[in-house]
This record gives sequence, C-alpha cells and structure tokens, in this order.
Amino acid sequence: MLKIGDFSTLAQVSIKTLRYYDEAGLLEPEWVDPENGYRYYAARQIARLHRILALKDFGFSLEEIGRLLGEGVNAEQMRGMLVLQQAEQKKRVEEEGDRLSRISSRIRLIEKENDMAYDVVLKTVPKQKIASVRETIANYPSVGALYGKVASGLGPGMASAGIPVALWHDHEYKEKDVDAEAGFYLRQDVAAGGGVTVHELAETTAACTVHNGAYKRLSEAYDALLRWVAENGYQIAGPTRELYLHCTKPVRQDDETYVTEIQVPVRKQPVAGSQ
Amino acid sequence: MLKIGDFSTLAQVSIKTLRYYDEAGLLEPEWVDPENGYRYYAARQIARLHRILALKDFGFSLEEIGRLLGEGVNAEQMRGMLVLQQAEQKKRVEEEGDRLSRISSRIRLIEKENDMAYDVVLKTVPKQKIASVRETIANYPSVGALYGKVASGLGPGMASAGIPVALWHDHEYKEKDVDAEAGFYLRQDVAAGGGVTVHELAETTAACTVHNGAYKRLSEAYDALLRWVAENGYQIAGPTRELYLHCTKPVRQDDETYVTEIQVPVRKQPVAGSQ
DNA sequence: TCGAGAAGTCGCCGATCTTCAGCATGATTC
DNA sequence: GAATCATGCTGAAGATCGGCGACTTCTCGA
Repeated sequence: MLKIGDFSTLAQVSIKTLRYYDEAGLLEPEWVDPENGYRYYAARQIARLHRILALKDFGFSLEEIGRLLGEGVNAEQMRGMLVLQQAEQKKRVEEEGDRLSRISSRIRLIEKENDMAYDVVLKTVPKQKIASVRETIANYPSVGALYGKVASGLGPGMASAGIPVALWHDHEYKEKDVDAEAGFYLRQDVAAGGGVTVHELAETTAACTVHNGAYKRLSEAYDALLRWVAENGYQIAGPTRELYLHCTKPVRQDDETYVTEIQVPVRKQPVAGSQ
Repeated sequence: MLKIGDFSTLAQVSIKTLRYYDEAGLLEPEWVDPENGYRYYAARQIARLHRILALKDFGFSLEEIGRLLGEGVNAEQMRGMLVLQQAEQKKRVEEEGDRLSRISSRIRLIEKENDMAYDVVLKTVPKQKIASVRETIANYPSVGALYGKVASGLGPGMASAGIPVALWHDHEYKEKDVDAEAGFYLRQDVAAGGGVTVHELAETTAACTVHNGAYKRLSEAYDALLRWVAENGYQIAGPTRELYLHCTKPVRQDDETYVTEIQVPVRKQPVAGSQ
C-alpha cells in the first residue's frame, strides 16, 4: 500500500494528476482510508496507469480512455479503436507535413522576392449563383467588354448583382483566343436571357490571394499563387476566378487602388512517393 | 467601404472573428463611424486579413501575429521568424510521426499476442542515488544473493534504502557470466563501504513497462519492450534496470503478486532515410 | 515517551491556454 | 418591420497546475 506521494514518485506522475484520475474514475486507489480520506495505491496499479499514459499518448482523450478501460473491452475491440486512432493520426501527420510545406514554400518565396509579397490562403469557397456570358476573347484585358453585355442582358436584374467576377476556363496561359466567362455574383435569383446565363458555381476549395494594385502587375500574384499550388502538392481543379473587389468604371489598367482576389480551385494531388 | 457583414462574406471570416481581431489590434477597420460605432472596412484590407490567416496557419498565435504585423517588420525579419517556426513545425511533424509509429507498433503487438499485453511508456527517469554491488554472476535469478551483501554492507544505512533495483550491464542476453549490479535506491546519502558502492544514476529517458506476475514470465515483458524499442526507432543507451516494486523475502520465482518495472534507457536512433 | 515542527494529504476553487460562439439587450439602417 | 450592427458577458474545450486552509502523520530531539 503506497500513499499518493510514493505512488507519484514511483510512477513519475504528479499527485494532482493522480487525484484527477481518481475523480475521473480512471484510476481509483486500491483503498481509501475512510477515517481521513487518504488514498492508498498498490504497486500493481502502475500497470493500469501505464496503460492510461500509453492511450493518452496515442491521442485518446481521458474520457475515451475511461470507456476503453471501464467496460469489458477485449483485445479485438481495443485493436479496432487503435486502428481508428491510427487513421486519424495518419491524417494528422499529413496535415502537419502539409503545414510544414506551406511554411517552407513561404520562406522560399520571401527569399526569391526579398519581399513579403503575396499571402496564399487555402479556403473553402461556398457555392455561388452567377449571371455571366462566356466567350472566346482576344486577350485577357478585353474581358472588360463582356460586363456591358451582362449588364444590358440582365436589365433590371442588375439590382441583385454583386461583385464582378471573371472565370478563366483555359487550362493554361493563352496569348489569344481566351475562353473567358465574365459576370456578377448574384445575391438573389434572377431570370436569364439576352445571352446571359444564370448558373451556380459549386462549392470548392481554392487557393486564394489578393492583389492590391494595378492589373498590369496581376501576373506577379499569379506567379506566387501557381508556385504555391505546385510547391504544396496541389493540382488545379477548375477554372480560375478573378474577383474584382474594387475597381472603377471605366476600367483603368494602371489604377493602383484596385483590389483583385484570385482564386484557383485545387485538390490535393494524389500522393506518390510521399509517406 | 464595406460593412462588417459584407467584409465577412467577402473574406469568409465570421463577424465575431473580425470584431475580435479589431479588439486585438490585428485588423482595425479603415473607418469607424463615430455616431454609431459601425465598422467599415476597405476591400484592400483583405490582403492584411489573408496575411493574418496565413500566419495563423503557420502556427503563430494571434499575439505573435500582432507583433509581426505591428512593428515595422521587414522581409528579412519575417524570414527569420518563419525559419524558427519551420524548425518547430519540423519537430512537430516528427513527433506526430513517432506517435503514429507507436500506435502502429501497438496494433502489431495486439495482433501478434491477441492480448492487450504490455503498455510501453517513454518517460524521463530522474537522477537517482543508489547503493549497490556489481558482480559477475552465474545467471539472472542468482542476482538475489547480492541483496544480502548490500544489506549487510550498508548496516544501519539500510534505513534510508528504498526499492530494490537490478541493473544489467551486458549489451545482450547472456546464459551465464552476467554482469549484474544489485542494490537499493537511496532516499538519503549513505556512507559507502563493505564492498558496497554508492553512486548516482544520471537522469535518462527510458522505455518502461510493468510486469505484474511471476519472474519466470518476465521475458514476455522484455520481448514486448525490446520489440517496441526496435520498432519505434530507438536504440538502447545504457544498462537496463529492473525495479522490484513488490516482492517478498524470501524471493519466490513463481509468486504471481510480484510487480516489476523494467526500464530500458534509450535514445532516438540517428534517422537515416526518414525525412 | 512526549511534544513540536515538518512533511504529507485532503478537498475545493480558480487559472491556464486560445479562439472564438452564443446570448442578451439595445440602437440603427434598409 | 426585419435585418444588421453595437457592446459585453459567459462558456467552451481538455488536462492539468497552483494555491488555500484544515487536518493527519511522521520524525527527531529531549
């Protein structure tokens, strides 16, 4: 029979923690003196304590451990729980590895540009209704002409139009004959017609960055963004979106107050060779 | 000028969070209406918000982010912070990988034994004074004879003797001529003499398991323990200790109430091939 | 062997850490 | 009149740690 202090020394677990485990029903002392409430442990109980510590290390919460130790869980059930935990742990390892990759990628970008440059953020973009026209246009800047078409096509529906957006459907950079879709996010449903299509963009995960400044330097943002996608093991999974968060009418290519968000839908590249 | 709700929608960050970031001085609205306190944001501020999100993803706390954004931190300093964070993240990735390895190892053990078997715990064993004799003995069980020598050598000093311990100095299993050290942990300093040495065992990290039962089955515990050491990429870094947490005098080889803790000092094996 | 002080133990309450989420209440705007 | 905005308080998560006052037990000297 060991007093809590002795047991604590033996097992390298603090007295506080032992009391907490007692209270939580994880490890009750072999005997409690009804006179003074002193807890007395048996050396044999260190085995159970070790099991608790091991399970805790595996990532189980104390509550889960309580369930695992409490009911008559046999080896087979325990194995099942461990396999589940193993799967979660694998995910965790992968996530932390990805995070490391993002940090490293950012460091490389700073070293290359010697500037804090662009912050790329992975976020889930919700589904979104859009009214747009899709055409093959001469080059990127000429997308501006399409917004007039959308506006006139919508007519009074323009009232529920949100921010202007462009979608680039090509899979690579094109000097000419660009497959472009231009339109407005919609706050409410609106009737299509007049060459304007209303449809819904599905929810997607996208790598995003914001470009503050003139359009002529937008390519720098693209550089950083595509670099990020490649370096972090993603692949492009849909048309790139450009959200014109701030611009003017008429559009000036060199207005430094413009704010543009670029979103590249991505999915994790099937791992090959990574652990 | 965007109201907080619009900005929240645009940036995919909750209003609560935006208010919190304002309060924390991380992202103050471009303008606050003094009349009603309404926060108004500029689209341009999404860039700063993205930076916050990116840094948060890198593992910085909001307080650290505040410092990184607040003072005039230049690209070089930012790089320095990121490199630090990268190092921490590398450690984290490694730790999580190790944890995964431990879970997998445990699953294999259960599958092999079809039993919950032994829980191996890695712990830091503090430095510890010990009074002992070291001799080459015929075989493992005959270590018992050494305790009498220690006891008589210590004489009245036995009063401050703690639990009996054996240290096995051989680097492998031996059938005979075992290099054994036997003695007692000391609660207080004690004079050496009479063939008994008093010295201090340094603090060490050890893989530990507890064997509840007779000594004749102690080898099962060793099996599990050594298996664990090998499977988790450790190597043995000192003499194995056996702590006799519960035993009787005289010793019986088949007493099932005995409790013995085995501690194998280990260090992480120099990684080769792992990331 | 007794007494005094030291050490151990008790339960309880709160702090820690971080990042919000929820709710109440009231003002304002569309 | 409904949605949006404000402030501000509380709670939540999880596993302890720290501190308090009150009691009990141990130890050592006289």
